[in-house]
Amino acid sequence: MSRPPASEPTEVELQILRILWERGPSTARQVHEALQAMKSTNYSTTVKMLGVMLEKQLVARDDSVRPQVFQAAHTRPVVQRKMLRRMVDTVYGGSLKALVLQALSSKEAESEDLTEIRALIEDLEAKEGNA
Amino acid sequence: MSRPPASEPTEVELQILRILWERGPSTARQVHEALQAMKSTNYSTTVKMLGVMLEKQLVARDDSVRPQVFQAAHTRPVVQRKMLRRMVDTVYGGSLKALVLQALSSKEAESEDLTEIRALIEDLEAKEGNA
DNA sequence: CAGCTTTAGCGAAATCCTTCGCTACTCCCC
DNA sequence: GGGGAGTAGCGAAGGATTTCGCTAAAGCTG
Repeated sequence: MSRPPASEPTEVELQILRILWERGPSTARQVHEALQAMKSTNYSTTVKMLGVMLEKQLVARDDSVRPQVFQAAHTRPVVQRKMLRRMVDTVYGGSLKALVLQALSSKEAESEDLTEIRALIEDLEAKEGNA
Repeated sequence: MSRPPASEPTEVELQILRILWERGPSTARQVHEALQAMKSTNYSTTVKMLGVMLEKQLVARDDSVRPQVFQAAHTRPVVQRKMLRRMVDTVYGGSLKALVLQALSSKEAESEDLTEIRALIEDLEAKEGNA
């Protein structure tokens, strides 16, 4: 039977999506080889996963070429946003601000990053102000 | 057999942790009642979950009182940070900045939030500058 | 086109998460 | 101390995810 379409990607699914986002459209073999860098599973497993992901519509498949070529069904930002929202809801009680504040106050916020973020905020505030 | 200690909390585990963070130390019964607000599962299930979470050391149990009292093993910020880090690694390729920039550019970033965030950045930059 | 390599896919096993039924234990009240 | 109510826990079922073996199909090479 088929699966709930477009549910949240699971762990392994996310690993595969990252590969597809980075490499672009790829054959099962190529995905599998990239996957080896992270884990050592069988080629069969990769193929099966791609099949499952196709059912879930997490990836699309081009059958007009041989071997078949897979690509992510949604762009990285789209998936990121969806997962971020979920994180905000389940872990930060729905407060995006809480998440950002915590992210910024963690050690790894570099000063160049901060500058860039501040610039973005000024941009956004400017827009808000004119609205 | 025992379970991998202190792995990431799963969905239901997170719901329970949220209850414990909000209510403070609680009996199984109290956790169960709070849980009912979100889902309707059996009391047995709640008890079992607390047992599993104890094995995973996600919660601690005080056996010196009757009924036993559970509390979260780690504070909310600690768990949040861990999950955020994981999210950054698996979804944002390790770039905290990428996550924050995306969070800020999503619609729900309110202007008051922005002000507050900007204040934090100025704080941080001040500290960096003196280092 | 025969045979070898690569690719595609199915079905089942292994693992994890979530659920609950059933049993035993503790507590309290009469 | 006996009996009912609430509490604790085990073991197993059900569902989802991840794994792979085995088979079949497609493509390549001589």
